[in-house]
Amino acid sequence: MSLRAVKPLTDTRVRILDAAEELFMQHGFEGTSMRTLTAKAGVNLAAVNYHFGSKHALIEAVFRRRLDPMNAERIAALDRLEKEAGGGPLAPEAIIRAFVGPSLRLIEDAKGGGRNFIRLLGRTYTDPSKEIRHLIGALYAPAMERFKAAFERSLPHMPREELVWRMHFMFGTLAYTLAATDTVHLIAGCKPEDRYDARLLEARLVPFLAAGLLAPLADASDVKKAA
Amino acid sequence: MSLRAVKPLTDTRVRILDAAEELFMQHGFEGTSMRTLTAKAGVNLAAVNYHFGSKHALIEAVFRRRLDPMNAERIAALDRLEKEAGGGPLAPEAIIRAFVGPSLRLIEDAKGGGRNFIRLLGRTYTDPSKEIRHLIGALYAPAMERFKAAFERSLPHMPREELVWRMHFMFGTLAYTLAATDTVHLIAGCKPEDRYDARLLEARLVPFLAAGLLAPLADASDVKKAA
DNA sequence: CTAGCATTCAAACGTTCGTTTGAACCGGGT
DNA sequence: ACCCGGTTCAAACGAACGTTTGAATGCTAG
Repeated sequence: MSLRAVKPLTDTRVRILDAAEELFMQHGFEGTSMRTLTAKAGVNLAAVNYHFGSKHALIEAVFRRRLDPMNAERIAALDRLEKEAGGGPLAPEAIIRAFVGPSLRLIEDAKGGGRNFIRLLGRTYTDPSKEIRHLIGALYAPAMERFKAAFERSLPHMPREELVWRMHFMFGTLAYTLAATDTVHLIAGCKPEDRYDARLLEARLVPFLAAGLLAPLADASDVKKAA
Repeated sequence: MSLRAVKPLTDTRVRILDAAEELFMQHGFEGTSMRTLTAKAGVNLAAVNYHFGSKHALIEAVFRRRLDPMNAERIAALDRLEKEAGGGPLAPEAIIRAFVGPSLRLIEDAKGGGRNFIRLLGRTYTDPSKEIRHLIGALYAPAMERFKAAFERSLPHMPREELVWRMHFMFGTLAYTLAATDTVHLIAGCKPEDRYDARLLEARLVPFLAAGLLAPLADASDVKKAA
């Protein structure tokens, strides 16, 4: 799991990354062949192996290009909040907003490929391949630790274990919301265009997450008798 | 999208379905070849095409075998609740419990393959393939309509559109929780063994979902100004 | 016993996969 | 003018893919 810096982005590299991002989202990693990928990018078949080394390394590069800046943005938003609070505790809802904001905003970037990426990302948390999941986990780890610490300071009375679970649930809700945008319509009745409005999405999602995070704690006996 | 009844389960068919369930979970649909699948099942390579017709039809059969009974169980649980209530409204938390219970219980069935299936299912909601997602959607549709109606009766003052979104969020949280069990550990600190205790999982998940579902409604101006 | 049918089997079908090869191409520095 | 490192290219590599074939097998009804 090498976390080295990315190579300089030549024109060919960028075209490959853009095509990969879109095709991986539409057909998955294994469902996207190097031939269709290079054809879409308008480059030679051998270009991927020349510039990235292998298909797997290309997948890694696709995530690295977007995920590093996105998590940096999240951490920056959290830093800003803490500076404004001047050492005081943060509102849980504000922390949630700092986390979901940068990803939700990407779904409005249809032309730049951000929407493709964010849907690809939402799906990849549960990818069958161990290596892929480990890669995502490694890229997320720093931001995750940072937000966990912020929640702990914001909710000092919540048991650590309960907090971890509720973060897990919140993360899942976000991941699914991102991945399922425009895809599954298990429940009829959503206006499709609303799925691309980041602020509307945030206005619906954040209260849901905040309420879940702050749900009344089941008293100890409930958990004990279940175990 | 044919919704015909399943064929009788001969021994060979069952062995193929069991092997497929496990391998699809571990490596995905495209990552599982007919050769490794039939080898694991201990049957001839041609058996899948003989008994199911094609790989895609096998995938469909894998989901049909488990999903139909599971959704029937969900609906039965809801029927029972409504009978007990004698025409009165149901508690939202009870409806949630009727929905998540049957799926959570499957994660304790490690030997029978239920755990494999439920993790496979959780991931498949966001599968790249349109056909796969449509299949899942079709298999879920009857239960989904039933539960939507139950929530509408239980929460008569919630706007329909808001309810649809919150069901969407709840569904996503469940799907992710099922799929990510034992896989991603983005947030450190979960005791792994807790992930296989259905009652403990339910005791943690249901309060989170119920709180999210009942979150205070953002007043109309918030949504309007976002749009 | 045997005719008929469902099932199993080894082998091969044609296609597509990710990757590699070695030559061609191109620009800038000496 | 020359060469050279980086890049692109057409072509081919061996392997693996889902599926099909036609003969062999086992079982059951007449």
